[in-house]
Amino acid sequence: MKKSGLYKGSLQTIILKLLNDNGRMYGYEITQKVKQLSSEDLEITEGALYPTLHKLEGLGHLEVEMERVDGRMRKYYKLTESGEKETVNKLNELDSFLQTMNLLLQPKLG
Amino acid sequence: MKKSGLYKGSLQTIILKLLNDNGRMYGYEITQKVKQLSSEDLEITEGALYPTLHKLEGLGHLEVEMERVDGRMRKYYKLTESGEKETVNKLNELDSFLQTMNLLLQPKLG
DNA sequence: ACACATACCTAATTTTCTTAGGTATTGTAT
DNA sequence: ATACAATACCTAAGAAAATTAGGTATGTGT
Repeated sequence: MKKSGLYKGSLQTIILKLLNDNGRMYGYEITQKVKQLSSEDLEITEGALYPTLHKLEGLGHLEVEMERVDGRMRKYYKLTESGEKETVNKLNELDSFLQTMNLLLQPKLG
Repeated sequence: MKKSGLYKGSLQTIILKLLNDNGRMYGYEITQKVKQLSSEDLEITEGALYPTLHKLEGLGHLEVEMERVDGRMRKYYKLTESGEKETVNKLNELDSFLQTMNLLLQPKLG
């Protein structure tokens, strides 16, 4: 994703949340959306994105629809029911992570 | 550390911040402090901790002092000058990570 | 003709963590 | 006395998740 190192482990959460918000997206679209939403700060690499999409699909969290648009193939992904549950789980985990990091880094912050 | 996966990449930041706040700590003390500060939520494993301490030392960010206390050896670590700079860097990276995650997960949050 | 954006993909390597051990001393309960 | 927990250090094998560095192919602009 990006050099900061702290984005590790957050890719699944980001993907699930984007699909939850936008209903249906294809891989390349996700990379662009992340770039745009983060003000060019975060660029997820395709080497990380595609294997993660395949993994989430393998886990039954995503459904695929192939579609030909302007002569190019797109693989649209959307959340399954278990994917929606997983999204909630991941967002809760993120929330709990943020709280814990706050506890740890609060003393003498700065 | 913990199953959520989001802690990946944050261990160095946590260690540096604790040393920054407490001046001098030894490995086992760090594990206990993290446990205590996080209300037993986060337990960093020794298999992750010690290699990370050795790495930070190798990078010149930490200094070591051996000390015998109650018949047991302790390796006290403290920040070097470059370690203090690195602490600032890591905390800035974390801050920027949090901001980016906010941008990404804000839309339709819930 | 050439470069760039779109759109998908994988394989090798690296980083970081977990799991599962190992050594040794001290404190506590039976 | 013996055993077990806590203290205190450590490493090695493997897994997970990313980076790096490629590959294929079509469409668009110059």
